[in-house]
Amino acid sequence: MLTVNKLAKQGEVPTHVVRYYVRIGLLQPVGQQENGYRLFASQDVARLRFIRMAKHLGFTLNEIKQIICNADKGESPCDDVRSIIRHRLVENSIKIEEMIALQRRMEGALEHWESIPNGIPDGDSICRLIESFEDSAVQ
Amino acid sequence: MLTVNKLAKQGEVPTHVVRYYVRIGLLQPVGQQENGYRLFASQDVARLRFIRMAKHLGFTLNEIKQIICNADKGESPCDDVRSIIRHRLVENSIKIEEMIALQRRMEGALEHWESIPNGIPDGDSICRLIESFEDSAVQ
DNA sequence: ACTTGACCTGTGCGTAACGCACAGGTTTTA
DNA sequence: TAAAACCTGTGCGTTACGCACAGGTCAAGT
Repeated sequence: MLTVNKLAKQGEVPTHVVRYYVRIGLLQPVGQQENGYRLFASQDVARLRFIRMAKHLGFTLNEIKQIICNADKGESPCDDVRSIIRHRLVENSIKIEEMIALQRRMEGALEHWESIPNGIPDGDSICRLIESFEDSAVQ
Repeated sequence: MLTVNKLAKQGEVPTHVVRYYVRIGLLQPVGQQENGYRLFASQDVARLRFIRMAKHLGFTLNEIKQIICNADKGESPCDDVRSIIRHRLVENSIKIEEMIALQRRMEGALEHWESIPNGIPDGDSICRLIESFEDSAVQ
């Protein structure tokens, strides 16, 4: 029987993460002390480690919850696991491309801005630096 | 004078984005119709376009709010603008590296999993595919 | 025995930038 | 005049926590 603090230490996560996982039903205490403190089974340490591993591989907490639920019902989650990662791989590469494009825009902006002096805003303009990208950069 | 719908169309954003910007104080209606519908000044179209531009360059809505506030007070936001982007550039490149590392982990996992058959969960194990990364992949 | 201080507890709210559902109001069409 | 299409503001949900709060617990010191 472990308290939140002990479970968190053995699972190598901060305590508020354990509490959050309880809140979303990813961990379930097996009982309570008289003072209301939650108590966990020692196999929840393995569960917590499993969660960390899956997160590290790109699974969301919701997906991890589904995987654990299926496992608890005796169903093999392996096919789902494979297909989730295949999807995530595609999503992720799109996001990476977007972020690289953003990176290029920011670099271009900084370079471009070296030739522009600071301006004082007037009624027409908010910030000339940003507005100077009107034509070139949007969409 | 523009309603939410008209402003959204002219600014080329969905209506719920306009409403959200009102909610966080990034846009302020100049008044209301008798029925409670918000009314905006026509220069809010330019403001909305400015917001889109700044977002496209990597500014958060909070930063944009600060920039606009300073501009309204007549202060030049240019120095802040430059330094925000310099920071964002560093943050972003770190995130990109992390996502590339995740990408590699996912690719490695899929490849590795081709040699592993589906397993049925038992008491000891939740999903052998994920658990097979225990030693190699965490941290 | 008592008090101080450090540590721990659960709960509730905040984050970023929307997306969506709801119940109702308005405008257009038939 | 009625029905259908469209629009309105508000409130809640999203992800994965971080932080603040008011109070409970435990070891050390006196």
